[in-house]
Amino acid sequence: MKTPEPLGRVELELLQMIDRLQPASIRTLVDEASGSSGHARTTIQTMAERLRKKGYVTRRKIGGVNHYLPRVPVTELLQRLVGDFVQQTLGGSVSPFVSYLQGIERVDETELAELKALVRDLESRQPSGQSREGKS
Amino acid sequence: MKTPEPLGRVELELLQMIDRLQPASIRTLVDEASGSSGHARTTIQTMAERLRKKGYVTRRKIGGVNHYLPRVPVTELLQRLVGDFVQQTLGGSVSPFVSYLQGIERVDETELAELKALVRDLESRQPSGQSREGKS
DNA sequence: GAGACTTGACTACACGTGTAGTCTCTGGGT
DNA sequence: ACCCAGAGACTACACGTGTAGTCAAGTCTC
Repeated sequence: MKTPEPLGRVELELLQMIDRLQPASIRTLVDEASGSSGHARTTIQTMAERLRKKGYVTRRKIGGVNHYLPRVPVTELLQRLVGDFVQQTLGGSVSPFVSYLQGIERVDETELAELKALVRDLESRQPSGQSREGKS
Repeated sequence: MKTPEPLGRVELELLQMIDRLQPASIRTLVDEASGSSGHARTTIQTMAERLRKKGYVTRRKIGGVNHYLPRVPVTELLQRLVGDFVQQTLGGSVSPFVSYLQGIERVDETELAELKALVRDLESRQPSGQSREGKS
């Protein structure tokens, strides 16, 4: 299994932007980013190329100009990142996450619904009694 | 407002170890870490000092030897990190988190309980009411 | 087709983090 | 008092990431 290349903060942002705007030319990305980050064109370009080297995006020439597209579904990627985060930073426990949610004033309705569904699902899955052990 | 100093991966690990073993001498930390990471004594020491410079830990001499202790409750810190992560990486959405949880085989019972409590809490806090997603 | 403008490739550099070596100091044992 | 082991301070260096400049190549406009 190929160890997935790590992503920097800005790289990830850009990747998500590419996902949102795909297929996106550098121009598009620069324009989009200009409001928020204001990175130079060459910076965006460097990042995009790095993402390409790392295998996260491809590019295709459209009308003589390169357009970038994600090579992996970003939702999947995010899930992986969550997993990494939970393992690495939280040591596998989700409690801090729960505490965090507890701390916000308001959670989006849709997300709350997801959460509810999750709990239901998790509950039905665990007859709450057996201690099944066995981690990788 | 103090912009909190960022923490590297290993730094955070060490901080958590210090929290667990407080007050911990370098020696203790090295021993503890030796099994897993096998960092050199000086590496641990450098990290510990960096944590100190960043304000995350203090040290106190006990029996002629420095012992490190956290200066901030690590649980709080973790919560902050979760917040940062959610904002920065997930763009404020917790859905990926939910998907992630959905994907694990088994969630610790205690944590599931927390999750349940959370949902109840969140629900009561937000009137909204009738989003009966019917996925029975 | 020439000049203007856009895009692309390559190069550079600073900063944080992970990693550790070396030299100094100090407390304990004999 | 002396020497040694362990602890502390300081220094060094590689690598990834963020940032961008420069120069070359391609494209568009007249």
